[in-house]
Amino acid sequence: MTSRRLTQRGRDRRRQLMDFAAHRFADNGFHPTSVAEIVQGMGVGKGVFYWYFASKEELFLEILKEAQHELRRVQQQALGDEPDPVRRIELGIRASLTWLAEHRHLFSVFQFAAADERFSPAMRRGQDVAVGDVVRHVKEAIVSGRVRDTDPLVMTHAILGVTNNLARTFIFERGDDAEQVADEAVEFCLHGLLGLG
Amino acid sequence: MTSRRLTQRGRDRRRQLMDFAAHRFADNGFHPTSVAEIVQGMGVGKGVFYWYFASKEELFLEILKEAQHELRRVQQQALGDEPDPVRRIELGIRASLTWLAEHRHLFSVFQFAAADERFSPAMRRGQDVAVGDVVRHVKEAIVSGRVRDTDPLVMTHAILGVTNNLARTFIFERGDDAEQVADEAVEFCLHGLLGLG
DNA sequence: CCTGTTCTTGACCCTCCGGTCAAGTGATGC
DNA sequence: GCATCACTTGACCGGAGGGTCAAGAACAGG
Repeated sequence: MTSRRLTQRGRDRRRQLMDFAAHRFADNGFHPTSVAEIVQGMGVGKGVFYWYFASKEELFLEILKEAQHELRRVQQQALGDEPDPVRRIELGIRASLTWLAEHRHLFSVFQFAAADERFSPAMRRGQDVAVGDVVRHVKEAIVSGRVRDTDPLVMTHAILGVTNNLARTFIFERGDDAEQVADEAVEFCLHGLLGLG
Repeated sequence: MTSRRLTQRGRDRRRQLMDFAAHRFADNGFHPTSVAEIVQGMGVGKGVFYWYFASKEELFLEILKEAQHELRRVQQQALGDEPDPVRRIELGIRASLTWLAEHRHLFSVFQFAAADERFSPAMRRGQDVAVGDVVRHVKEAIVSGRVRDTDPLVMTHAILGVTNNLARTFIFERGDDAEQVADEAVEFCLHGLLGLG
């Protein structure tokens, strides 16, 4: 149930369930992962699941929300008080890729959430926050004259597209080093194909 | 069943089923869309479905394969015999976005296919073909000195990331004009944030 | 100890779903 | 008109999966 009073023991169980389930979801997707599978994998009875979560859906949403929140926290922390907006964008890209590399299963969770009608609203909400963060830096960079004057929203989504796709392809599927991928992502976002680097 | 002998009437039914199912899949996803729902929506008995397809999974794969094939056909056709590799990349982006705008439901199908473990291999295969097409132009562009010398595979995935994400955000969710989005996608891919356009 | 609360169990329920099949119907060709 | 093949029907099956619940175990606090 939502907001149940939990002891330390309870909070630990809840954590275990969320972590374990997140990995199963990442491997199989939401629908193919059954509650029975989750509780069996943890070696507990089914009642445990429904003691901590109202439904499978709620559990997924909790995992999603927490992951989004955590990613944003890491991004914000990476920015520090960097004054240069272009550099802030770069730092955000780097922080995101590093975090995603360390939490690949949560990247998968994002993918599923984005695809599934049931979760896309929640996904969108988090995405909008991220867009809001980046778009602010882009606007500032345009004002400062460092970036050419084009629709900042387009630029932001282009940056996120590059970041996500490079993460998926090179970090996930090929297992490349996050730092290196980050270098290339930043390079492309700043200069495109033709720029002189 | 696979490769059954079909009359014209049969081929029409098959088309109808694929089109209708593609829209349902796009709206609800693969798992939540039941066979019963599909045949009810078409006003036919369940046997019709299994006369034309061995399973729900096969149907989905057929839809996916056909969509990938069609998209590629349109891309290739758009290139014509354009000699400039950079211009070829641009034409490919434009053709893709135009086609995606006209077949939004198939874009959704791609999203689901990419997320679902069951279909990601098929999805990957099509993706690899697309990557192969683009990477050839990028390499050629580098040789010709028009594009800076960086890993062509990275550039290709960056381009595809921009294209996909802008399509999803602006064409899909906001319903913007494909041509205009294409202009911006091309602009970003060529010059990034800092380039002078 | 005793009592109330937190947590755990696992059998059970019910619905839904992918897939089958025997029995038709409608064309097509001879 | 008859045989054949292409197609259609819809009741039915087996099983899986989300969720419930009555009964208990573990752990407070007094």
